Amino acid sequence: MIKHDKAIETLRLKGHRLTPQRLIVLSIIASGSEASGSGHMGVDEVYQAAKKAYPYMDIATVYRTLHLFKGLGVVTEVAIGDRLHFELTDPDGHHHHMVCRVCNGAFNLSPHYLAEFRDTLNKEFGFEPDLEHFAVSGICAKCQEAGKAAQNEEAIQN
Amino acid sequence: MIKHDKAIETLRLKGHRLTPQRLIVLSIIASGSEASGSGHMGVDEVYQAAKKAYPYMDIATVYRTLHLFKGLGVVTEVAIGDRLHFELTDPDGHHHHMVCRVCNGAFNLSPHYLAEFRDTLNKEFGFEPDLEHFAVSGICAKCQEAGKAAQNEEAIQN
DNA sequence: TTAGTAACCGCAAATGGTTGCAATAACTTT
DNA sequence: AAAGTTATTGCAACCATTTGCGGTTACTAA
Repeated sequence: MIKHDKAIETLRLKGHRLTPQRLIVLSIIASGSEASGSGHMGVDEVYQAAKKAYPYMDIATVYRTLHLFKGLGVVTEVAIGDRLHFELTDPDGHHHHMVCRVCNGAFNLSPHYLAEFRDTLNKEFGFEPDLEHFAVSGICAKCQEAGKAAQNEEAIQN
Repeated sequence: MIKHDKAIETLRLKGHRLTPQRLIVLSIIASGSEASGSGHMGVDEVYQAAKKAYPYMDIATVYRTLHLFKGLGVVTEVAIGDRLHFELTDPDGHHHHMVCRVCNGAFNLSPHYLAEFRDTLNKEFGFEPDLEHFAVSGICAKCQEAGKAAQNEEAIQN
């Protein structure tokens, strides 16, 4: 609940209003970040939970609230596949994400790996990044194994 | 026109059909990559040009064609702001992009800068990357200067 | 504690992008 | 050159997300 309170204070300090909708969304992502192992929640996940607490909750309000929180640094946006996910911002240093384009799984990555980037990703996690535009999507170790048989002549690039 | 022909051959070799729609889209992004300085075209830009050449052209076909080309490595997808842009794949080595989140301008970046990443970005291009999730969005030199006065108390993060 | 003001909300419509489906047309085989 | 096969198209419906707007509500100041 420490993060939770700090987030509320951040809202106040910045002159934003403390509406029930915002408090609901905040507590949902806070609890969601604890509950699920992954730490991040899909927008609709948040929306459904919010509607239980307050039936008039609108999906547009959820989006606006999440974007506000993101701008305040309270929440971090993660793109899983083509959907947006959100989680409480990691207070002790940001971590980055590797997203597998096959299983859409997301893996955390400490910032100090940035330098040795590609090599370390490969050795340490079995993750093969395709560095186009520096977006860290790729294929995770599990999916690389799973798709080895069919990949002899079916390679996508040439 | 060299790239253009190679792309057509790639289509044939992979067993894809050579439809007029595909040829139109291909020639449009090929010419677009030459014409505009930036090198990449927005989807609607491609669509509008394609409709002139073939009025029945559908936006869905444009998307499907561009994604096919992308899968074949003929075309490279670039996310400019929140819109998708496409360009002919650079044959002599890929280059990456820095996208300014203020002016949405896109800047090319050679792959060998990846190692010294942050430092070099700063010194060489005046580009300040915010490395969340390894997406290379940030603020370009021009927009950094433009927004200096208003930024004393308006800082986004706390 | 009440009144005033602007931020905020719910709604509905719009946007960029994707997908299912029946009709069409590019390639193959003859 | 004609017929068959199946990828591809155009259309329309759909999806996730954003936005305009008029009414509502949290905060401010009296």
